[in-house]
Amino acid sequence: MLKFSKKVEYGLMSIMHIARMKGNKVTARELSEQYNIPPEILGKVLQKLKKDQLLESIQGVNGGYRIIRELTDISLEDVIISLDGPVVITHCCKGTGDDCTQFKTCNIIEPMQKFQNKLNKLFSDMNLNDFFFDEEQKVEF
Amino acid sequence: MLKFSKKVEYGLMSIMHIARMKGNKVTARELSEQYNIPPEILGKVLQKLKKDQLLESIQGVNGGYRIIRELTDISLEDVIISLDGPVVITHCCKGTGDDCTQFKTCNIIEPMQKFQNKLNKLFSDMNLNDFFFDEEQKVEF
DNA sequence: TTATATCCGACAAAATAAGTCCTATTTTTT
DNA sequence: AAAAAATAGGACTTATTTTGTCGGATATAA
Repeated sequence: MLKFSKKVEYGLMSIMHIARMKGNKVTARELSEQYNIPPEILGKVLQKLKKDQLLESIQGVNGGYRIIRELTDISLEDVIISLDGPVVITHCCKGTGDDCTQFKTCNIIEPMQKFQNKLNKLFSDMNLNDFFFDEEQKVEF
Repeated sequence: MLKFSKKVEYGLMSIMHIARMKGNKVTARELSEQYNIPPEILGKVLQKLKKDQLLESIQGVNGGYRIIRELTDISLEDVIISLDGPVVITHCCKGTGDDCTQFKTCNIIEPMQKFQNKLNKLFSDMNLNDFFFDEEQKVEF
């Protein structure tokens, strides 16, 4: 419960690594070996990040991935949505309630939605530069 | 990913309901029927909440559950820990790294732990009165 | 003594996440 | 032109986690 998926972890590790390369290309294979990540999965992770323009890819021999956007311009939410889709913390609140046996009588729909908004804000306010490098932990958020 | 467990949802629904009864007893069966929750599961949820003293139970005929603590005195974290155990958002950061194939070379251990602290603070700062009833959504947290 | 309730462990089923397999496409080098 | 090295991506299997079920034990009021 409330755990990041492996895909998001792999994505963040890759972006961290690629960002440190300052615009130089990195291949999926290098990342896969460096971090012991199954290459097929990593491939798909990188492809999704590319599709959502968090990374740039170059195909063919001497190809690879590199980063073109500023880390301050990418939010944690961007990464999560790209790899896992939108964060939905509840079973009740997906929309119509067709998928929840409690929907009709549920008494926490509103509180859950409000809390979800709080979480979403936390993810969208957190840019990757702060996520990766900020030493100072802000006390309030 | 990042979804509340059914147990936590059931627990919150129950506490919400019981809190509205202002100290009167509520049976597991009533809750189970009202909210269409499998009675065996709900039983265990309520028992855990009792064990962690978020609810009080009265056994035997005419027994049931009631609430004795102020909602402002119970945090969302209390409920989650009681029903699911501590929130651990990563696969990497459980401690020794024995359970993570990336641990040795992982480059996001620190950021993940910091973010986990942020999340923990969000959960522990959120008391159930605010969670259930506060209409005004604070803009920053 | 019976009925109604909490209490609780072991197991089964379902849902989700993670990983594998296989192939296609693109581009540089030889 | 062919081969090699890289990204791209669908279909499927396995593993893990979550959810639910079954069976019974204990406690208390009527």
